[in-house]
Amino acid sequence: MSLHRSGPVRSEAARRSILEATARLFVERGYERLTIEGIAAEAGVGKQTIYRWWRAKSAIVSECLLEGLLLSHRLVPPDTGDVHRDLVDWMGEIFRLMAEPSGEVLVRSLIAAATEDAQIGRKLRDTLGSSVITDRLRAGVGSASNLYEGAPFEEIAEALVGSAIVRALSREPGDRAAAEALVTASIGRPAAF
Amino acid sequence: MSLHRSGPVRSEAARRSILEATARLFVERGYERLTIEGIAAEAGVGKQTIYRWWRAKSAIVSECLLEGLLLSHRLVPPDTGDVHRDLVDWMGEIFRLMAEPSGEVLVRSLIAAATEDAQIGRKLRDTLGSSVITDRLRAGVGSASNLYEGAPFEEIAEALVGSAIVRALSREPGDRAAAEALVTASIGRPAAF
Amino acid sequence: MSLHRSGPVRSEAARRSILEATARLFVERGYERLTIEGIAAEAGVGKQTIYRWWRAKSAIVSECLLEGLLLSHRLVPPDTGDVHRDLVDWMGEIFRLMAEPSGEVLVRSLIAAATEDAQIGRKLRDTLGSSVITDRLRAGVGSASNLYEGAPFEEIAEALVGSAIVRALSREPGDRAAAEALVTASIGRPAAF
Amino acid sequence: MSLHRSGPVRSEAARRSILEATARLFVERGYERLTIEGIAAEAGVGKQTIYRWWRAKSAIVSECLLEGLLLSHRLVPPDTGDVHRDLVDWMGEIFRLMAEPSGEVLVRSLIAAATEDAQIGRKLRDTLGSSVITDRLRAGVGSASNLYEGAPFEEIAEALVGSAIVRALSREPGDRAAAEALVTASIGRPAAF
DNA sequence: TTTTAACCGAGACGGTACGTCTTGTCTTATA
DNA sequence: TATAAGACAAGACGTACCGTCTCGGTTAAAA
Repeated sequence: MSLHRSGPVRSEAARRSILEATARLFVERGYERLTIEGIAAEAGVGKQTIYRWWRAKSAIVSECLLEGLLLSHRLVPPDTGDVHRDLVDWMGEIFRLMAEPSGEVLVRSLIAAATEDAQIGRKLRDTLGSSVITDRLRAGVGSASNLYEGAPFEEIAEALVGSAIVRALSREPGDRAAAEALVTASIGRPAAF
Repeated sequence: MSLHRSGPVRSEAARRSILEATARLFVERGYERLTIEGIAAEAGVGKQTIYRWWRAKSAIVSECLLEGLLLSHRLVPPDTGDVHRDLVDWMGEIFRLMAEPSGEVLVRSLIAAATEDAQIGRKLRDTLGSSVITDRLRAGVGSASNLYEGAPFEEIAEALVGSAIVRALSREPGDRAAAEALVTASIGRPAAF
Repeated sequence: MSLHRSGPVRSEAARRSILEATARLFVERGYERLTIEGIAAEAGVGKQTIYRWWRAKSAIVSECLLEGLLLSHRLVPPDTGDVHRDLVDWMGEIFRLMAEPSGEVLVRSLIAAATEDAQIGRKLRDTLGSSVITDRLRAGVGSASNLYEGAPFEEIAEALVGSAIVRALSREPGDRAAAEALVTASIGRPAAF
Repeated sequence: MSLHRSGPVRSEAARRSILEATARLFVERGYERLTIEGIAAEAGVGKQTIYRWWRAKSAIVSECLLEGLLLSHRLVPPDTGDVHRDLVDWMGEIFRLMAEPSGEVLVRSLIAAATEDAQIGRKLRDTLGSSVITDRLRAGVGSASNLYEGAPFEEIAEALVGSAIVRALSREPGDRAAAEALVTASIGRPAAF
């Protein structure tokens, strides 16, 4: 007598195939023009296999994001010890991504997906920002006028991510100077040496 | 000899009817479940009349926004002379809107619409933020640590709007304390008395 | 290893429902005002189910005709042994059908359908005429001046059906006397007694 | 006091232009794909000008037919004195027309138009057949077994036209042999010399 | 000569139907 | 019992025409 139900178990191959197909089509066509049927065809999978395991296309995208299939992890800020410079480099990198057509579609599509699925919204906020940035900010206390003990680190991180999103939505991606200005607006001017 | 082409002229009645129907359905159902057919039916108008004048549903929503049919103008910050308090009140108002189910759908839907139409993105940024806020910030120079002469006012305003959008996407609308923290993160601490 | 493809099989219920709905609407409204959408609605079926199996509305009508859903089988000539009288009775019956408004619409609509689909044309010719009539003509050799051994039986049958169609198109259905004249024109005068 | 109304009179230029455009499009695309909008555009005319003078597209086609813009008058049987041969030549000519793709579309389209407009049906019957043929038949009394004094000349002509129409509908246009057989079926065998 | 009514072209309007696409569910045969 | 395949009811898409109505401009008979 067994505690296991009978029959085959979820196919990992199908799952991977679906996630990879989704990532491919998402990047290629954007979220709006991504369809369940298209994913099924691209993945060589029956539609039911998708519906069995995910409640909506946003959930598949969410899982892609979780698996790192959509946003590369190069979006982590560098750590040179100079917080202001690191953040400017990091925002600059984000703006550079958004300046390429494919990156622009990707980010915009992620925002679209986020409007349907809070988890994507949170993941987007966290991936682009939050925890990593918060730690860096905390470590930089004293190095800029707004980075004092007990400063609203979370909110500062949020404001930076938010700025990037607003730029994505208004299609004005910004450049290094904009990154500079935004970071200065967020953490204040660097402390004099 | 005339500068006018002959033939009937665009029906203002149909235009208004379409915009009003769109606003009604948008608030009621959100952007995703808003359909051209639904708008046509609600407005008592042929579909072709819509396609003749707008290239996509996002364009209709954009025009609604422009005509003030979607975001009430109560989202303008008060002016008590105390910039910090005014901004906190204003962000608090936005968070209050986003805490109601209908307001949450509205804002999220506007973001979804913005992912398809840059003009909506810009209008959203400007309506929620930019010019009005920028002016207020400029007037408040000296009243908070980040509001010095030549500070990046635009970027500060952008960061505030961006924060609200991030909150909308992650479904963590925030309360008065969050508003307080965000404003403090953006414009720094109020000047000492 | 199997010769069968997987997946569900064509729904016979849907097929019947579509054909019956088509027959009903065809008789009621005529071919021109018969629409795919109307058929789908009447049959309680999705439009795609129709388009999956038929290339045009004429093909559905054709299949209705094949299944005997449109022309009752009372249009078979009687067999009393007297070919001339039998043919007159049969043409009279056709004219009687065409004299009723609903029959008139039916026949005219079948002709309209035939202009779009050769198969309907052939079926119409055969159902109204050909094989059955040809046999009867062949059996009547010697009983009329044109019914000799090796006479063009096919062409005679065709001429009779053609006459009926011309009458339908010119809305002059004819009566028993016309039937008499036509039959006489086709097979010649009855043999003298 | 006058019986004449004021204002300009019907534009003959517009009328001709419409009829010619109709004839051109009818031949080119067939009756089904002929549209009022297409005619208006082709004729360089407002739609209202069409609707002012004709109740339906079938009426325009009918008028084209009347003006000889659709069926050339070469479809008149020759007159060599030998009725049987003349009729065979004439039917052969009709079959030859129907064997060309454009002629096939034309005839089939005329039948389609006739299903909507009795006048077209009658005109078709008369143009292809009736009066001219009837006269010829009457003149041929004695030259074939069915052409006796008081024979159903009208019905014979009708049967010939009907045969051609049946052939058009079943897309089996026939050749000279078929013409021979049909004529023989209709008027009987030529009298022995 | 002025008026005036009907003509003309253009084309916007409220509609209907088209044929296609996608959704989410259901069914079948296979593994 | 999970899978690939795919039929199904539903319904939105964007397009094509329908027949009506509304413009500004033109024309010819009536006043």
